[in-house]
Amino acid sequence: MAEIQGGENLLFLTDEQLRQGIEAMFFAYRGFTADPDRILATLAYGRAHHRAIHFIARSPGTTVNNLLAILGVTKQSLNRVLRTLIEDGLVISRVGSADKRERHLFLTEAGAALERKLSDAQRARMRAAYRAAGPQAVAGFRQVLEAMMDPDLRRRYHAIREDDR
Amino acid sequence: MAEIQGGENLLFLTDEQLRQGIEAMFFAYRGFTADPDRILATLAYGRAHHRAIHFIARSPGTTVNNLLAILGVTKQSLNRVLRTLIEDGLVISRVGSADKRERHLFLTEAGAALERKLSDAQRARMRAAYRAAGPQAVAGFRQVLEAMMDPDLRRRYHAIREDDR
DNA sequence: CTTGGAATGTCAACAAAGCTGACTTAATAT
DNA sequence: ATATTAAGTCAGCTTTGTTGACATTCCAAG
Repeated sequence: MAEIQGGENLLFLTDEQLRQGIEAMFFAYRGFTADPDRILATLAYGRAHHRAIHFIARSPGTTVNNLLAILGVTKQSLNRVLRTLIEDGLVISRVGSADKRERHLFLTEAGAALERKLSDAQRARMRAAYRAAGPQAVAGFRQVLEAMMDPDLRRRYHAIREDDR
Repeated sequence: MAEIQGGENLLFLTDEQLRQGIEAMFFAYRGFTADPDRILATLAYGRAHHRAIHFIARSPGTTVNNLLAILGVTKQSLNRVLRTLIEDGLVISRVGSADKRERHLFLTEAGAALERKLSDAQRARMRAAYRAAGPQAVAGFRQVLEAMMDPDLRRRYHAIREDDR
């Protein structure tokens, strides 16, 4: 047993195994973004728009500041994206009732429709991958991904669902 | 048994589970690139340089065309990156002996040193994540990532190691 | 042996999406 | 009152991707 712990069972930590994991992440992320990217390209939007739409859909009424922290970009960068989405009628920005400095972000019907379209495409690939790999593999997949996150982002990752209150 | 297959065991395919997987990919990828990005920023290089260096290190003597297919960018985009790496003495481009149209790419000592530095940082995070999650989780992680790739890239992903001949 | 096509490289122009820095406005908190 | 915070804006810059056009070199097929 001590043999297994210290011996061959740590083969998954060899440099070669780690390199393969790195490359797998690289190639898989390409697949991960490929389907939404194709849809976005037809609409003159990019990945940045997708991310904003995704997290607004996920946490309706979220503030700009919260979104900034989740996305990890500057407010100037996010603002450019939000401005086009608001102009195009996909997102609404409402002044906060408690704190009127804050803007709360929501998807319009059109925004929600696009979100569904993008999400459907991305989930279809995830579903196929999950189905092909099976429940146990999926559990492992999630565990490793979580362990790869920066602690701060891991907290935010968990907080997204708890925030729905 | 039929119950399990069609019932609760497919909970890993609910939209909510899939969404969580999507978000996990997003946050984990940020962690995945964070450490090399910090190093690259101090050197006036970017992720594009890292990718080129990585795959040249992985398959020394690879051709520009092969690299293009792996990286999935235009030759103009790759060329700009390669040009700076060659100018800076990190990469050598050698005219092919069999086919003199082809250029074979190699890292210089300095290039290999930078590759090691970037790779060490990235592998340290992977190693920590792998260790935290355990061998079984890692196997699942790899399975799901593979299933997410486009078939073409999946072939290239496998071919990288077989190409070392 | 010529010619067509492939591989490579280069020039120019452009776009998406990030960045910094400086500044305003409004509202809250101290 | 004053300081701080949330949001937005303007300007300018960088990286990394894109098209399109074109030159060079070289292999291979007719």
